[in-house]
Amino acid sequence: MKSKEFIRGTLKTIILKLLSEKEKMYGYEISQRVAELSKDEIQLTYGALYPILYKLESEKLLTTTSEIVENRARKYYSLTDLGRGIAAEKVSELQRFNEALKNILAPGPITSLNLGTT
Amino acid sequence: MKSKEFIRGTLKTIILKLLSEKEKMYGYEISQRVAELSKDEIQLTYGALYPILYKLESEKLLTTTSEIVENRARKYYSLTDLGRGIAAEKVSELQRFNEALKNILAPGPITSLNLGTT
DNA sequence: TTATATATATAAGAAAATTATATATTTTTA
DNA sequence: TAAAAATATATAATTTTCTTATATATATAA
Repeated sequence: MKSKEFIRGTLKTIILKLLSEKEKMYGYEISQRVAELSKDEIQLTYGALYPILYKLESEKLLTTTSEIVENRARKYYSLTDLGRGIAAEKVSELQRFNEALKNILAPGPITSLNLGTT
Repeated sequence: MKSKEFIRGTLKTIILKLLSEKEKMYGYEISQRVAELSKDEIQLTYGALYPILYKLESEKLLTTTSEIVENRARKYYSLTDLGRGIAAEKVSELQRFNEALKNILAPGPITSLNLGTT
């Protein structure tokens, strides 16, 4: 059973992170890359992906260039300088969050050892 | 800067996890425990917490008992057998998700090494 | 020729969380 | 002793975010 619920809140950061690793990517490519890196554990829907891309563009974090590749329209997204900064920020925040969450999920019933010091 | 956005989608599982470690907990206690375990990285709001608790109760994952402690009302929540099962399930799903997310966030530009095997 | 993969777009609706507000007691601080 | 902070729960209004569904169009594989 693959829960989709957990992706909530992380989508934007995931997209920014992937874009920070390539000069440009298009929507479909981003979704494939997420599936690849997560071994299909995380799959983002197009209904979520494209609206986020537009929003990031409207916020000046991304710019777009359109190309026709093999007779099909492709819209490439690139990070702006601003976007690059925000991306780095968001990624490190999400990493911290992830660590914290791991600490909550990992420990069994006995968590505070308190051996000696108080 | 502490982003709250990442908690979206994980709240329910966090609550179930904490309850799986104690016979009973009350809302305020849960919020304090999350802050403690996450070193204040994750702080859940009461506007989110209580409605989720009611929902989990209505779904028969939790039962409640009310007590008066030091003249103040306290409502304790406990996992039902059903709740215990769901908790274990959700926690392991979130751990898997978390690992996958880590893989997305961690790698730099060069991710597929392909040394030898294809 | 039918299905699948590639590629984008967007509307309607649901779900989930934030923010704000209300209430009440106890404990700490000024 | 008065005020502030901590403890404790409750809930309504709003906003954000995502899912689901739908539409369009081409290329490739079965």
